[in-house]
Amino acid sequence: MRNRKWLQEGTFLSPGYTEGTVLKAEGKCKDCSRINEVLSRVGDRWSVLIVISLANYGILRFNELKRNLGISQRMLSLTLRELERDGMVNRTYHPTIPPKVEYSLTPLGKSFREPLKGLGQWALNNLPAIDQARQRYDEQEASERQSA
Amino acid sequence: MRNRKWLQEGTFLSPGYTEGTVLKAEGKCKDCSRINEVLSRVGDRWSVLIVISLANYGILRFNELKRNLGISQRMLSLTLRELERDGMVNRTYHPTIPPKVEYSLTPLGKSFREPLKGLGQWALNNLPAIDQARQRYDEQEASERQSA
DNA sequence: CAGTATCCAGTGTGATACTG
DNA sequence: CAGTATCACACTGGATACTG
Repeated sequence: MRNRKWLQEGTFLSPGYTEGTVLKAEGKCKDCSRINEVLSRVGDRWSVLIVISLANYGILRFNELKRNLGISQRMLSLTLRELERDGMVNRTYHPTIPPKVEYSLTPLGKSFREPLKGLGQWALNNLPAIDQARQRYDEQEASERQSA
Repeated sequence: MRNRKWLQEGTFLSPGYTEGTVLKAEGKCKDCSRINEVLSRVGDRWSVLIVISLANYGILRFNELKRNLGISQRMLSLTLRELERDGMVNRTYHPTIPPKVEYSLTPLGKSFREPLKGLGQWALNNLPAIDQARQRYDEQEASERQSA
């Protein structure tokens, strides 16, 4: 979700993403690009999970986060760098031996929890309804297959 | 973002997802699976875009949505089916010639707009700050490369 | 400890062509 | 019009091994 190359300015479209489609998307749905920017952040489960962890614990070291989330070193490293770049987390490097690096939320990162909470609340309230809907849908489909 | 197979019950882990990692993730971060369920919905840009479009226009036909969003037929078809299955959109088929299918939001789908709004508001307020942070970060990085 | 580099499988998504 | 089927390809993200 993160590297939506085709959304970035000046990026050439790689084969498979035709120019027409992109232009159409931006032309017709002006808010789409902005919405996509939000989604590129909130849609990335590791970003969200890291923000939540840091919000709960305050300060965490690299390997603490890793153990906490069951994330691979690679993704943790990449995601933390992005979050730091976006001004969502602080990175503090202690040049000791062995090295020690601490991560915490910036005010911006903390403010992100609010909209996240709304989403979580909605999910809590409505996931059961969704599960029911799915069950109905799947049963419907099954009976149709039978009669066919 | 949608098919998080490894989150579904009874799904066998495909190669590349070691059992250890998954268990660790679920063991240490109890909320993760729930959070991921939300993300699997909100993290899908097409789902969100479709919900927003339908919220704005009330009722839309297949090709109206297609033109509106610049989405491919394939993705529109797949996403609409998922949304219908989740009880977020109504599908009304008119067996005329040529056929006509109308899509609209269910109450559940409408209720989803609220948390979405919170997110959008946050984005509107903070994307400039993020852009600034990125610029700072990138300039910093550039100057470090120079001195090295 | 805190990363970086490399490799590779799985998944998402667009293009294209076909159907009722 | 409203899809479905098939193909191709970029990107995600885990595993593994190496470094300071």
